[in-house]
Amino acid sequence: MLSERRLEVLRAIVQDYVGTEEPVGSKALTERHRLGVSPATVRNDMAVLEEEGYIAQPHTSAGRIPTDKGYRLFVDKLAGVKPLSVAERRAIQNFLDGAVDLDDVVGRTVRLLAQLTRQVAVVQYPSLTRSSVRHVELLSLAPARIMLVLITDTGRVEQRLIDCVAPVGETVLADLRARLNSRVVGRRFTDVPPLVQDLPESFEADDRPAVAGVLATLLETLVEEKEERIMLGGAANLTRFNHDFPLTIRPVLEALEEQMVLLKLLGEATDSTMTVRIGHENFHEGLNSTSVVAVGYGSGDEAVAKLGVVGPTRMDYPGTMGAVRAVARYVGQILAES
Amino acid sequence: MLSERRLEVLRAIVQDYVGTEEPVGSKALTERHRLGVSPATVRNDMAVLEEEGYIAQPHTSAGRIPTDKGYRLFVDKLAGVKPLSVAERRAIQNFLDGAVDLDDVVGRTVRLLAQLTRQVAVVQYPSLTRSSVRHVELLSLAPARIMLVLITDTGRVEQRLIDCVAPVGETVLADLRARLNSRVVGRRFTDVPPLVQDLPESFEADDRPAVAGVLATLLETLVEEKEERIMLGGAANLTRFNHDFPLTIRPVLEALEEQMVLLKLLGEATDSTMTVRIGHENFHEGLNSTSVVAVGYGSGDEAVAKLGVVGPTRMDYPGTMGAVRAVARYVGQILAES
DNA sequence: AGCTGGCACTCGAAACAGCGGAGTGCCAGG
DNA sequence: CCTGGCACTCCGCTGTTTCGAGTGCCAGCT
Repeated sequence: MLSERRLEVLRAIVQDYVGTEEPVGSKALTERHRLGVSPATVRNDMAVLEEEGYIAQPHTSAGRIPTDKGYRLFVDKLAGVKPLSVAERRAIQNFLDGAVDLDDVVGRTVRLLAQLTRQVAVVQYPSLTRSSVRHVELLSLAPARIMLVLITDTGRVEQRLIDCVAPVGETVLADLRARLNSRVVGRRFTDVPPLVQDLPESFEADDRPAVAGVLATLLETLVEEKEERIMLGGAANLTRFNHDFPLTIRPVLEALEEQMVLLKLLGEATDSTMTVRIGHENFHEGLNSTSVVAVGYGSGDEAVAKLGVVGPTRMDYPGTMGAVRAVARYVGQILAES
Repeated sequence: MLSERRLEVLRAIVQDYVGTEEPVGSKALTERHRLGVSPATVRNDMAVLEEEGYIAQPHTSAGRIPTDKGYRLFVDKLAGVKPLSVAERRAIQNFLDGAVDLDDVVGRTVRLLAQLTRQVAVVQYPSLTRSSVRHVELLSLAPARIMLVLITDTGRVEQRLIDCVAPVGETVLADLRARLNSRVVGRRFTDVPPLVQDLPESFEADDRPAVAGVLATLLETLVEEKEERIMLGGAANLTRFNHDFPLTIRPVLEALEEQMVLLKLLGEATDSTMTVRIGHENFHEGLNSTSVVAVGYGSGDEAVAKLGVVGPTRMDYPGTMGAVRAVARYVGQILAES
């Protein structure tokens, strides 16, 4: 276990490095922080911290920079979550309150988060799989063509076209619509399949193929993984670090274009605890010098989706975590209201 | 007017510069192109071209690079549109054919275009204002809450929530739905307003406020400008030019994040002619060293939206134009089918 | 035992000089 | 009007030097 003062030194190093973006030496440290000891002492502490793998020097006779392990310790033990100012909170609320539909909510959120943290923001659309059905509508567009519209409790709307082999009567459709809704409204998506399984049986033989088609499409829509859409914003913020990033920015941009990578990035946890993944803790090469701060958000207790930011490992963790958490909370509120 | 050979020299300069990304000198030109004259002659031609403002040298005793004006001449007079190979066309069709809904079509298109041109691709969602109504649906979510669903002929679906002051009966809703559809289905958005103006009058006085509310929301949805959404892809391609782009990439990324800028970028023309805007021809600073190649696409004769790419002024214009045009055509076909 | 001042050492960054070569403009001759 | 020749320019590369921040270590002090 490291002594109190050595932890203090590590904290100071992280803070200074995040601020100046330059390796920090023993002398500068004592000048900018009231450590109460001399540079020589700090040097000894630094030697220990380096031996333990918390900091490193880019080359001999340069200052130290934190390693991933160092940031990890900093985040876990040394840093709190910096709460936002009242003004900032108010600004968030005002900004999000103007949203008109789900797309707009997500769009505003991503811009807000990017602006607040000055980093790349990532917001996942409320996932279908964890939400429930508000309404199912069936429209007859043409005699043998039906449109299925699914409305979720998070305000999301999905629609699918269904082509039937034979025309379907208006009355049959109305019947199906009524029965379907009485069974599935308010239900979790995952609970729906068994509830509708026997529906075709209660229809005339002639209509069963059409009914089965509608059900198949509905179930397909419910499980559809591809619908885990994601919105991205603030990519321009990547260039803020370009003085040492010209090589790194490329793979990051590439990674960010892959939906799959983004989804994994936000993590799998379904609760609302914040996850911070630092540097090499990210599975994906090219994101090895970036950190991800993500948290779940949702209209109720349970998270229905995640949002977060991607930035250099050298980021202001307390501030970023504070912003991410605050935004997640407000988005949750907005969703609950709508 | 420039002589035939001088134009030929300009063409050679553009081609070489696009290929090598380095200023091109007289000697290299004569070696790589069969101009039939000596370097000295080419030098004279170059001097003239420079005087006329078509090319410039970054500094004395360096080769020449084309100016915006030079590219303009090249595009207008010297370059054709390079058609894609059969294999490429087939690949496009295969890739786009798998799309399941409008989001997917646009998503695939943007990825395709980015990959094909190795540049940043921009695709505008089919605009509401130029399309027509396929169907209007009214759902009663709660006694005093109605959802309006608008389906367009381009497959786009818009939904809006309407809160009424008093409950609205099912029969009234059905009545309104039927009348509304009989009047507006198949109509251009711009033609709709006068057609529904007198609808409230045919309802009981009690129901008129609700009917008016629905109509107001519908008309609002029809003209809503903000719905001119845009999808972006291939931002990572920006870094391909970073050897001289570290400063330029920043403002470009910033510009690309602004919906408004993107919309203007694609231009206002409603027909299907291709527009190429080169360097300073772009109104927006920060895009001064980029070119935009855009073209309209649509399900019928008329363009309902635009798509294009953004790249450095030093781009392969014939190839890019070919790809953009081909993709636009196929997307139009896909939309017409669905 | 732990802290401190002193000192020699290391090594990257910046400044500087010299060189080579690609490219130019110009001119005189075909 | 084209061409070969020639003197000139200036960028980019490389090697050298200098400068300074920072380090590790040690001896002495509390």
